[in-house]
Amino acid sequence: MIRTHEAGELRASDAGHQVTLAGWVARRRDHGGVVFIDLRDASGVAQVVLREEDLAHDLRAEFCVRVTGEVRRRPAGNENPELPTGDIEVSAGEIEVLSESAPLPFPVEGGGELNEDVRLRYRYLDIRRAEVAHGLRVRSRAAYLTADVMRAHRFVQVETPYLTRSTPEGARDFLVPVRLRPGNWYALPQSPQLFKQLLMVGGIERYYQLARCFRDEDFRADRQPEFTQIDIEMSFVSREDVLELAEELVGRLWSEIVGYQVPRPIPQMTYADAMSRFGSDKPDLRFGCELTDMTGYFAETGFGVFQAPHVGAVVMPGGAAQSRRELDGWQEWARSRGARGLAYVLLDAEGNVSSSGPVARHLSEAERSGLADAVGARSGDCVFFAAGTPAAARSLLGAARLEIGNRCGLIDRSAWAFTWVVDAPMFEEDGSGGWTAVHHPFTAPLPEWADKFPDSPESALADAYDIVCNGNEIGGGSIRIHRADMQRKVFDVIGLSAQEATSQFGFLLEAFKYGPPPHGGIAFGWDRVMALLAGRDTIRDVIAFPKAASGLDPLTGAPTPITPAQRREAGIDATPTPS
RNA sequence: GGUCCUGUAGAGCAGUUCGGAGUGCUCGCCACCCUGUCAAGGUGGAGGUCGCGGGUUCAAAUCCCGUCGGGACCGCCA
Repeated sequence: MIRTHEAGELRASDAGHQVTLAGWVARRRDHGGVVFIDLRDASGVAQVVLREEDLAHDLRAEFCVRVTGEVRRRPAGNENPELPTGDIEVSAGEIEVLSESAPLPFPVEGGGELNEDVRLRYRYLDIRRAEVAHGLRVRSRAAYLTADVMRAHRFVQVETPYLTRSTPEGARDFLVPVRLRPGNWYALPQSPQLFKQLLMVGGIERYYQLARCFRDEDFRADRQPEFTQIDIEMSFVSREDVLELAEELVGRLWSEIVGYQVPRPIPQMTYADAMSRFGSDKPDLRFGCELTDMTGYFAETGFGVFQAPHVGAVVMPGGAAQSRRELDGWQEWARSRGARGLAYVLLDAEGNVSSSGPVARHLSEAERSGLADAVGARSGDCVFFAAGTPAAARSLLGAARLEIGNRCGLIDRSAWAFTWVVDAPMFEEDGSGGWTAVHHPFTAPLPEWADKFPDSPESALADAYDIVCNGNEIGGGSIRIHRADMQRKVFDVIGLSAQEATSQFGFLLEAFKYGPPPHGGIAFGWDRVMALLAGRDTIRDVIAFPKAASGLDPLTGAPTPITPAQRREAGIDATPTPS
């Protein structure tokens, strides 16, 4: 090593020692006769003092330097209690510039908001900044912790292929041309789902992997075209076994990284409860404001808008004080989400329904007088309503609830609220009279639905579970189907013929002929978990080299066009020869 | 595929509503001064295709149309 010590580890006990440090010039404070340099390396920062001006004169921010000198206690009164190394400084005898830095495109020190594209274009400088550096270190610690937990339970870590077969369901695949088979294409895996089930057939019994997944879909703040899952699959287990392992992992991560003891067991609610109480399959339980079902209350109403299959309500505490402009803003907000609007009534100081607003005058006296009690609202509150199909109304109110939580400051930003959401439907309507799998077609029904799901697919429930933290789905999984007859029935429900099933999933069905064990598993959205643990709003801050929201990488310029020669060689335009 | 926000000096912003000389702020950069700072301080200076193209106008950062980049959301993401 070209250094003897790391800057962030020096303490008063090192005083008197001659040390050599190597790192970057974080800050320079030039007083003429005396110059202070904050020398930063991966371990932290230490102050270097120079009295010979020529040593320091040409140093600039982010120069990479080596410093040799003596560690000394700072003069009395000059200690800096803000810094771990604040009791000492290094009196430089020699400074060597290992490499110079051009003027910076943005400040490395000092934090502050920056545009994403300039951060990504100079990602290596962004990584020097404390926020991203912290995020990457959190991520690394979490990976080690996960390995600890999984190894303690004798899980086998297996790497599955990145070059695999395109499957028609789910997200769009990223495709890779194959030079040796012109016109044929690999797909990058959307997840290792099928491979991990094959590993169970293979008798591995306990599998886990930090798996990179690829989906060619549009972006969100919490989505990247390539992302990471902690992928887990276990044989001979029931749902409870999977949940227990997942809770141990989550408990370990939260306790060791943010010092929070996750209460266990993590509470469970059914999907049906989550939708009716919170209007979401990933409820944020850091605050209340639960939805109220008002369908019965308005069963006889004369108000046309409320003559709907479902009427729901959510209360905005203190919302009656909103200006007309703000209330109109909610209508705009609702329309931007595809709703026709968001009906509301205001409660006056006496707790009575105010006659102002476009809805109140359509309600009968009886409807108005009992309303506050029916929705649990108090004087000064605003009550929002949505009417329509249960799904649409609840979805709108669920989104309104989150908006209320944010606008009214009801969310405790330091809180952690975990829940399992279990028993999701197996199927949903596909919009053209048929059914499609909510999760994936290998998800087993709950035991009580094992025989009857084909007869009432609209209400059949799956043995599936999602883990939710602060309104984020951080993981999900299910017990899988392991019997060919049941799998056949699921394919029947979703309209997949034997021929289609064979052509799409034939290799899995073939494998399941050879004594497949009962099995189930879970996968965590690792990037989102890391963002939560690192306290960041976007997963881009916990990914070393993320793509911008356009899918482009401002650092490398990828993706790029290819040359005609590359195009020919890759066989992109070739017609596949029948095999 | 759709909606919204945004683009002004190396960085972060104000100026755009209601057109009038690139007008300004903070940081950074360059030079000089300065012996105890830790966001050091002081003096002076440099730095601009107001994203790009077109239009309206005597006159456009500002208004209109188009386009590109960044961000958020809806759809999508088994």
